[in-house]
Amino acid sequence: MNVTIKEVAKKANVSITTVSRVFNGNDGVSPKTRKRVLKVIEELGYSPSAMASGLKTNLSKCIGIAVPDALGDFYGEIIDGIESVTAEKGYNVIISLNHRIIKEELAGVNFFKAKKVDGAILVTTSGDDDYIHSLIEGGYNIVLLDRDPHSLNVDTVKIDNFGGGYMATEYLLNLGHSSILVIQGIPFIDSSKERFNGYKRALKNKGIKIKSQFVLNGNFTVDSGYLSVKKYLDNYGLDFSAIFATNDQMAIGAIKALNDKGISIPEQVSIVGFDDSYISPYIIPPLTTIKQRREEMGKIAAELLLDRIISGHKKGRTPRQVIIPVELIKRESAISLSSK
Amino acid sequence: MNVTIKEVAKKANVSITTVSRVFNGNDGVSPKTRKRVLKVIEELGYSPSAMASGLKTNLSKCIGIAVPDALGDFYGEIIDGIESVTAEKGYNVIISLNHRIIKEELAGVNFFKAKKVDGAILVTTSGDDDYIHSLIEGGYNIVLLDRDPHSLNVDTVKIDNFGGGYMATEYLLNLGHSSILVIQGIPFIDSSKERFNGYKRALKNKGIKIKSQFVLNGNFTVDSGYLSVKKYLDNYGLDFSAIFATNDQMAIGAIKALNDKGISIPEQVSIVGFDDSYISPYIIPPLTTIKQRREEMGKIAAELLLDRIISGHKKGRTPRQVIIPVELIKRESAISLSSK
DNA sequence: AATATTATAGAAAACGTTTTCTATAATAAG
DNA sequence: CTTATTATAGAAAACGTTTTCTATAATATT
Repeated sequence: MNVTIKEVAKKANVSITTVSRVFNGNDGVSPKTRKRVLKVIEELGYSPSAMASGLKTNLSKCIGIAVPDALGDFYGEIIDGIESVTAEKGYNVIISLNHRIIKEELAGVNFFKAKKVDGAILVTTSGDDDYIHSLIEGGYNIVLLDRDPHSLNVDTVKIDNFGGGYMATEYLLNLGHSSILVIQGIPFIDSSKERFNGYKRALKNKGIKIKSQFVLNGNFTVDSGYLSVKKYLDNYGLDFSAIFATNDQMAIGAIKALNDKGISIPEQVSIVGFDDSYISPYIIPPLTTIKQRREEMGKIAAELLLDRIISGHKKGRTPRQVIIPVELIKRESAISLSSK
Repeated sequence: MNVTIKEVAKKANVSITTVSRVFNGNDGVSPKTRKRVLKVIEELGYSPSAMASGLKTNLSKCIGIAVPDALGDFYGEIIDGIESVTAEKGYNVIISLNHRIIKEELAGVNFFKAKKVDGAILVTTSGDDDYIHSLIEGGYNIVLLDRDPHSLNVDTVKIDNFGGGYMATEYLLNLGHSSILVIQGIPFIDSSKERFNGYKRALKNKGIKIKSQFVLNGNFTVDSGYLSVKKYLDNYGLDFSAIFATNDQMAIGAIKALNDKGISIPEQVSIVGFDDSYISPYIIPPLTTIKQRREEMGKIAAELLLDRIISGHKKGRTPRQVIIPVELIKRESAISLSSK
């Protein structure tokens, strides 16, 4: 069904070698022949079988991306970023859900050993260090996204979670707030931990002691933000004037919980989120938050990975770690305490 | 670097034929030998090169999915659904952004002609009929998602957009509303058109004439919902009591616009959306909306596609069209007109 | 006991490329 | 004018599988 290199060769009256050379832009063929072959390629709509060439070159021209089970808008943007750079270099991206590639050995096999991908971008939690370590040892090209490399000898791109947490908290502090609730995400995810650390540091720098009851446990879902604040309110009442939610979704949940109790935002409670999700300008009140550039993250990760793939993975090359800066987006959900 | 079938054969003292037979569960090998080979496969961690076997079988064990440029949470769920069924059958999914596969011929070539995918799920607008037609003619396995097949001879899975639009409007009507604004999505996208048609039909069935100024033009973004309602309010003031937004994002934008003018929801204006996005229970007030099961959509699409691939695409087989029912989720953003 | 059948296994071809190695023709150098 | 060099091109091997075809051993049938 598909046209092969042989048919092109035949029609152009050359050997398949020549066709291959023409298609790949290699030299050893005269301008005249090249032109003729090019014409036939065009006419027949030839394009080489990725499998056949991959078999020879040992390159699939695909990279993998493994993302956590629940795809949110969060990952969509990352994938967007990745795809934009890979497409340019003729690479495709195969997507796999984390639990398949990490948890079940089977899929990891499918991914790497079957040579379906030349490398992969992993968005995993820090619990998967052993698996990743073995992948690196195996010579597979890996870049980690949105998590700490720990002691792993691997390229990483992440955003400045600590800085963002610090920035958010400092902003509330400068607004005059000192009783600031924090809603943590999933505690064993690095980004969550680091945002929380930013919070702690900011308080510490102002000489404010961290009240342990002020740290609520969420899991990055809207619902967890809602539930944790509701519970806090039930237990302690309104003994705080601000909330730092470690993502926007939980911030939205928190707003709902406050609203349910008739507490007005930002008049009675200021709130700042993290992520700058597409919805945050439109919630009521518009959410002050830390903006992270997810598409950029994807782009950079893809660039690091392709660089490693194309340059031939010199194992042991010193790992690169890029941290993407974040930005405070001031909207209306946080105001000065004195203006209450 | 990777272990090949040869090494397995050598270590197990059999021919590569036998190894192949064992791995693929074909007969022609005694239980004893099978066991021994299996053991070696395990020890060496062998898994066949997808490229080599694909070259022979002419199957890549990958399917493609082409989605519109901006990935939202919407597509994440679809991909989730697709992946859950493909993974089970040993297929991977390659993702491509629409403009690459459709608009630039180059990427389409990469996708299909290079034999990187055995079939694809296309989430496209209805403007791409010609391209899709040529793909079908070329014998490629295709299923269309979330759009009308028109005259195309192709499998399709979509949700009941018309029914949903009807349901939403009827609900508002039964609540006593008769002046109902509608916010359209991108007009040349089938799902938008159909939801709007549902609206029209519901009004017509009640004998209510459609006021042309009541139909606002959005483009499915939050911002377009916000802007169109804001503009309407500026021009005509509050001469309606309800809004049907053809997706949740525009509903959220609409709520913001109303809120900005001090109009309270649902007391002064009832509103119903479409999608049941994860955020809708948490916006204020919680959004009444039409729920569509996107993951289900992805699952079914994948099943249709794999069925076609595995059964060997008998070209010309009658196309199947599955329509997934929707459901009205009653929350707090729409109330009876009399309870005003 | 001879023959037909079946179970088990391997040899070799094939899939569509890339690449190395060789051969010829054209040009440059002496 | 011969010889060295370079440009151009093809033949053939190789990549790692699957599959067809053939061969032998084991068992069943007469």
